[in-house]
Amino acid sequence: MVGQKIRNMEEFSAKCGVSRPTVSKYFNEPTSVRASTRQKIEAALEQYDFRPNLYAVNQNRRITKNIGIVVPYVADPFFSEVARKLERCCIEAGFSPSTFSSHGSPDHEVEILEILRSMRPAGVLMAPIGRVSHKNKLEAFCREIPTVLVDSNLEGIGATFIGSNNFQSVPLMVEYLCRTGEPPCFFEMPPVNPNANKRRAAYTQAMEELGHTPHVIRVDGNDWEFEEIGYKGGLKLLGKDDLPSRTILCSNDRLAIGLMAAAYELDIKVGIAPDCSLRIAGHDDHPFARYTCPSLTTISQDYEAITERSVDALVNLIEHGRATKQRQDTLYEGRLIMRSSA
Amino acid sequence: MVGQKIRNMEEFSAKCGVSRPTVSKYFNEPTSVRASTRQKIEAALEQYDFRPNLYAVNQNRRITKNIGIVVPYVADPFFSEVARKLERCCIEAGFSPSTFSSHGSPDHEVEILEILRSMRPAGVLMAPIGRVSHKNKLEAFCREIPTVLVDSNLEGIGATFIGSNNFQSVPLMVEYLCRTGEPPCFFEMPPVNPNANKRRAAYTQAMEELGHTPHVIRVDGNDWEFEEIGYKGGLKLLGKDDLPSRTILCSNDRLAIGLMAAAYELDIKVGIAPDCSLRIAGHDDHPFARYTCPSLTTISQDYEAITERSVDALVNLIEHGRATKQRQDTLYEGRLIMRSSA
DNA sequence: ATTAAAAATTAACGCGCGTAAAGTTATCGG
DNA sequence: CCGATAACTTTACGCGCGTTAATTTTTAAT
Repeated sequence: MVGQKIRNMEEFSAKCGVSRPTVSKYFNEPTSVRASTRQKIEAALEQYDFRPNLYAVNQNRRITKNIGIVVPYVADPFFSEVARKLERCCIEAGFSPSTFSSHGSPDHEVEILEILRSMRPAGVLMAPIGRVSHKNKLEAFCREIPTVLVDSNLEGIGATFIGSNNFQSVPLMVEYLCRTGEPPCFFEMPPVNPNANKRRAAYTQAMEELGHTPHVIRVDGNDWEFEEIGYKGGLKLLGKDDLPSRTILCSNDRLAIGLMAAAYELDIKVGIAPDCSLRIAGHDDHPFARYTCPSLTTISQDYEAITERSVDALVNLIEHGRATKQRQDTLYEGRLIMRSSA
Repeated sequence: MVGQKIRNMEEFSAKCGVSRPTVSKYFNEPTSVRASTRQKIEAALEQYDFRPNLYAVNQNRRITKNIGIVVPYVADPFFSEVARKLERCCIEAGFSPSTFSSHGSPDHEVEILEILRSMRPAGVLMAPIGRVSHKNKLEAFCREIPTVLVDSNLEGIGATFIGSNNFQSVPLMVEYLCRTGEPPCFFEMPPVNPNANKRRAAYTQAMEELGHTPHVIRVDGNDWEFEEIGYKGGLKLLGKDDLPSRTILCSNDRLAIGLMAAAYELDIKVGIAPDCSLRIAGHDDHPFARYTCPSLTTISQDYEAITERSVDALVNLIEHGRATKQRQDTLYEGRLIMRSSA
């Protein structure tokens, strides 16, 4: 970091004592040049902190080294964790991730796709908003750019899908709840994505298989303020006191967090302790689930595996062209996390 | 979206019946062309969804329309909200934001600066990690690129700073707590940024001015898992039962959330109701603070104002060069949010 | 030392667009 | 209707780097 400013690769290559095309080769793949010249270049890099102009580099490459990451709502810690892990995997694979949040708005989601298109990314990792996404636009985008769907599946869109197996995780929880107490009712909000639908279906199916009558309770609400939906719905629901069951399985943790706040306010003690009158369980193992009062029994998604597999799949797609098989989705199993709420 | 693919602005301008330089002008500033030609171009835009090549555009512009946004930890909903608001303001001001999270790592923070440098942004909005940030590198960066610091101040770095006035907000809370019950002790973790230090100092000062003896309790922990730090520290602290006060003011909400989980586990009832034996207050009005059990009394930062002012300041800096005055910082006042925990 | 292969150099073109200069057409007030 | 001006067209160059082809140098193997 001593020498004067370097304006471009031409100047830098002069300082190296190496020709510009060779320096260019180096930046594309450091191992593609002879060890002795690599040393020359890296020695110069120590002195002059030169970086190739991002825009000039990407203009001529037919395909960039960029990967777009889109999550539906980054203020949801679940997705910010997913985004973080995806970023890390992309960097390890030698790509440059750019992360975007749709902020729960389908219009914004489409705008992001427009921005992504102009970035000419090698591929995209996309956790779509879901039900209200503009599916035709997503589909058009996926036809143009290799895209792997994460977390939330949309039929026929994207090269493949990596997510959780709700038909394994939900029955796991249902069985646990039935084994340890009153069979649960299911607490949900209008489904924002296919996972929500699958969870309800999985609940109903699991209950019937165990010989119980399923009870689905749906509350209103239409944006990504899940806690508020759970809270307001919970106040109404618990106030009336005509619950079909004193065990409530929530469609997701954030809803459960809101519901627990409502129960607390109504002086209903939640948990598995003898003096409790209500059990509440969630799904997702939200980062804050262990700090609710009481701590939340839930299902942990293996998103370490999900994110790694997603990036793997995308890199494969990028480097080896279209997937050989047709849309081989991957579903990971959830783990039951037993805490004190159910 | 009917016609065939457009490869570049040349082809597109032909479809418009307008020359390429004029189309170029249009994309830089739509109002800079005559209404009749703007209509021609926009009519063509309806048919052929053309967007200028991002990389070619930015290669020749001495200054891009990009604004970099850096937050220390996007998994913290406080910062994801800040990032979201900053993004929106940038778009409204006609810039293209790119958001990055340092994920709590100073090394990663510096890497982001490297990436930003290669993006040649017009300016950067930076919420630094704080105490452990590599300050010399941040300073070098800020000398090169117009940068506004947000939320967390670092002396002498950046063109200006926009944040909250801890010396107003903390006394507000201290006075409230003293007025309504036992004077608070202060619960903190090793300070990650200057705000933490200022809050402690403000607490001490406010207590002394009210004629009370300040008590600062510090617990261990060194990353961004604040809830866990609060929880573990809380278990130890509340277990011993030698608290200097039954009112605890926490350095931030996330710490308070952890502490409340610990209290719950130890069967200590928190709140202002008659049967409660502990009051807990926080700072920041974390998005989940209203869903804790009990709901958390805290200080709400005016981050609507903070984010708007930050973008304003940066745009000013970009368009009118270096700030005329020297580093005129802006501090916004916090509001007391009274809920049921204290 | 000889030679074939590997790597580097030189020279040159093109990517898509910003931008400037010079010339042409459209617009508008009088 | 005319002149002044604003807006547009045409032409051309350059940004910084990827990339290719032809040539020269270096390396490693015989």
